[in-house]
Amino acid sequence: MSQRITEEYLESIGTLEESESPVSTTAIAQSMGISLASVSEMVRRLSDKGLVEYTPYGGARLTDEGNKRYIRLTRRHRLWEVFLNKHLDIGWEDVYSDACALEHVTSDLVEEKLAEFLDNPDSCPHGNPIPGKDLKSVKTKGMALSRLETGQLARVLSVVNEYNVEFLRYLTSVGLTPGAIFRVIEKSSYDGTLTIEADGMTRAVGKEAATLIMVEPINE
Amino acid sequence: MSQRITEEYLESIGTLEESESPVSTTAIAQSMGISLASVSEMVRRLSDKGLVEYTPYGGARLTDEGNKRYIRLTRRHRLWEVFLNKHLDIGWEDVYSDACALEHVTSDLVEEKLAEFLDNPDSCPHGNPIPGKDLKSVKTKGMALSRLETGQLARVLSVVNEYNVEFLRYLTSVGLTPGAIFRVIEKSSYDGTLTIEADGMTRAVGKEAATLIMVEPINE
DNA sequence: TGAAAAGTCAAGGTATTCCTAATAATTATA
DNA sequence: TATAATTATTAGGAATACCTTGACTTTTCA
Ligand SMILES: [Mn+2]
Ligand SMILES: [Mn+2]
Ligand SMILES: [Mn+2]
Ligand SMILES: [Mn+2]
Repeated sequence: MSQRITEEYLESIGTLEESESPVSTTAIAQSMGISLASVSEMVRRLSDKGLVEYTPYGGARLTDEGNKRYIRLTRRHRLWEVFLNKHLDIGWEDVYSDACALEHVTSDLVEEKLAEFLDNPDSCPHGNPIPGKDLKSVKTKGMALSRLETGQLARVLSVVNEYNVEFLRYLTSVGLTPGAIFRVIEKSSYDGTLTIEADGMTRAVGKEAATLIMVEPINE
Repeated sequence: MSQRITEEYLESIGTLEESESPVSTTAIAQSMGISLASVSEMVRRLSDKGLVEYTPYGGARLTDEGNKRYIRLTRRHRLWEVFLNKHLDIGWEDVYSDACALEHVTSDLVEEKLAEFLDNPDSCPHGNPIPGKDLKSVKTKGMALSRLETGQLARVLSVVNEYNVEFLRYLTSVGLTPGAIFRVIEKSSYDGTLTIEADGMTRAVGKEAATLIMVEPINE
């Protein structure tokens, strides 16, 4: 089993586990754009290698070893994102795919030196936390924008969906980038659509989108 | 045919062509550590894809398209080497292998931004030229150290064998790094071994090693 | 509780990349 | 120039990672 393929599976499973665990093979197949049969086969192999725990009909879950590898990948991914964004001046909308390739060819040495060079940042351009050298799992802080009530003032902490270029472009256009402060002007009780004010401009944010934006309420 | 594998072949063939062209399948097999049969097969496929020109029993040679790809890889490789060496503070002995992996996952955008970030350097830490955006082929300047005569003062321009960590460490230890100035104290007429003086120290350099070091004579 | 939905798994295939062993072509040598 | 040595190619096979199809099992929920 090639390292690259193994890592793509770990990445997919690990990410999916963040919203629900264990992860069904169907979910993996969907997220990876691969057939169910292939995933079934590969998950079994990952299980043989001790990287995932797998019970038929019960889904897959990373073992400690698998999780460690997943966290290391996440660390490398986000360090590269910071480099691409801050030093190479590539927009936060576009850093994901390059980082996703670079992470797989990053040696321990480069990881360490890169972290030092970047001054050990603790979050990526999307606001998500960068695991430390200890590879302890870290969680995204905050609550979903969709759960805020009318009138609430809040700050954007992070964006969950890092790879959707269109979505990130949209967020940039409405001023909802990490660090931005905004107020909920109105929350539709009908379909949950929010009207927010950021940067002096009033914008609508759909409910779907609002669940992918993590925020921190500010008490006035 | 996977991009990664294709690129490793292009790299190997391109590098070998710098000393003799066309390149025999044996030479490729040796340089890549792969069986002769595999190379025969792969070279044929590269030929089908229009990347190499291949005549059975006659060896292989990159086509214009293959050469362009090879030069682009070289450019990316050496840009990464500069980054790793200058910014991440990784020794020139150790940058090769990381760069060799990074080069294959470098997008056009990253290549361009990286070059800008590095201020468009024109040579790698080993002194070898970095091709420009135009992908015109560039040649290493200078002559082999082994061809100098007794008494000659000279400057090290570059080292051909970038991936041999042991060799590079040895060069560091004898002070023969790019830019270093030295004098040939004696050249053995028996086996070509040279005695040189660099940094106030006198050292012996074997003939083999001396053919891999490119230098520029300094007239006094 | 019984049918629909979700998930598994085996069979049979393709493409890629590598291998060893056998064979063929070329080159060197006596 | 015939033969030996070297070099290169082909034949045949293994492993990996994917695929489709279809039969089967388990779970869900009306
Ligand atoms: Mn990736
Ligand atoms: Mn990110
Ligand atoms: Mn390479
Ligand atoms: Mn170099």
